[in-house]
Amino acid sequence: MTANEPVRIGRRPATDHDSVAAAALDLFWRHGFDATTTQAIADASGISRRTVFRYFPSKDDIPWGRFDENLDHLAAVLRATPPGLPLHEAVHRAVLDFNRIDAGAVAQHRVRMTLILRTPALQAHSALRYAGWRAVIAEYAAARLGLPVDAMLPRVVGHVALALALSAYERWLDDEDAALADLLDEALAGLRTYLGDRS
Amino acid sequence: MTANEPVRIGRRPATDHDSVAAAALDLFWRHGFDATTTQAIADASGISRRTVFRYFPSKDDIPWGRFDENLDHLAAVLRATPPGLPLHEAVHRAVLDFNRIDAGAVAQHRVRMTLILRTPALQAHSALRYAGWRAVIAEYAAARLGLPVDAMLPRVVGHVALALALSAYERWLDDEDAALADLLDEALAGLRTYLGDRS
DNA sequence: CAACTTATGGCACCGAGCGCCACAAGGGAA
DNA sequence: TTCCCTTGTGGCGCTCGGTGCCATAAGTTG
Repeated sequence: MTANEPVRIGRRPATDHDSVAAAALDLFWRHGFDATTTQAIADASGISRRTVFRYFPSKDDIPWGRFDENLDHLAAVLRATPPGLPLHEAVHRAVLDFNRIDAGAVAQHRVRMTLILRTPALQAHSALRYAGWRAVIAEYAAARLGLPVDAMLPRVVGHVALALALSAYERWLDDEDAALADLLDEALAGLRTYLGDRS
Repeated sequence: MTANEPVRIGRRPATDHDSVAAAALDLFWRHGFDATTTQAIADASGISRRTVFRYFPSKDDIPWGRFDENLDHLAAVLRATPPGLPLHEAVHRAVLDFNRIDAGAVAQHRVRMTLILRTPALQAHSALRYAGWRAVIAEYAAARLGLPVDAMLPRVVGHVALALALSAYERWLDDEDAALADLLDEALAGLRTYLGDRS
């Protein structure tokens, strides 16, 4: 098919999204996010500072990779869930699927998430990305429940799913050996014991 | 006692924290957060731009008021909770207390929270403030459970408490007539039905 | 009046981000 | 080949948030 060469008219890009991201992540990791200027990223990528901002809308967005495309995948997974499954279980399975990492990419993902969750500037920016993630969950929940997306329950489902995922990720960063999927299960189990607790 | 005049040495401040915040919020509300420059805030407050940054560490912090002091209050409320109360109920009561608003201040609080929750820049920045709020909850939960603060359960308790509070606030902004306390109750009830759901 | 303290203002500077425009580098049609 | 069209890049200048530094204003105490 060679569908990847649809004609190619005009000047070819000097590099690509992933290459710039890789160079930037390397700098972030070695020198810190704040200490890395966009000029340094440009130099490391062999492009100009101006062009860096054509690949990424902001410096904060660089560590997020192809998050938006992953959201489409999350939505697809949810749609493909057997409707007989209880809502909370459908959501939990989708979250597990969304956060499944190839064995070879674990180390890189750990670097990425350490930056995102422990760098204040990125921690702040992530709130905007999480909103999109929650919206996908909330829309599915709303459809399942026959409610508007802005009703209480779909909102709670979205927020709580995120709460559990973030709890699991924080534990994951603390513990070199833990598996993310186990921690996601553990977070949900923890919530159940918390609410059923009589102590 | 006249304890408010402990001696007062040196030049008197030209204004105060609350006055600057009030002037800034007015500008934010009328022209939008992004369209309001720190210079405009300085002009409206009768001080220089440089001095604005002595009252607030950043423009993003202005709408938050005296949040840190409120956190101390939240911690105190939690400590004062009868230990016989189930953990989830203690947390829920503390959250209710934390978000109790004087009848006269409701309109202003609505403005403040609308800005915070619907302005992207502030939505991002709020993640940093929420972290402090969650930490207070998590520390209390950890103490009650005899676990380290970074264990799974305290983290989940903090994150889930925030998830419910944010769900309630979003509904509150959508609904002019709703009472925040009722929405907080509703959020918690929603979570219970979600997890116990068999549909 | 002098000494000390606290708050302010102004200035220079840095870095992120954007608008604008010239130009580079490719393809296709004449 | 030559001209046109398209896409990508580089550079310039500007705005705005934020900070360090220092002079100075405005108080109190002696």
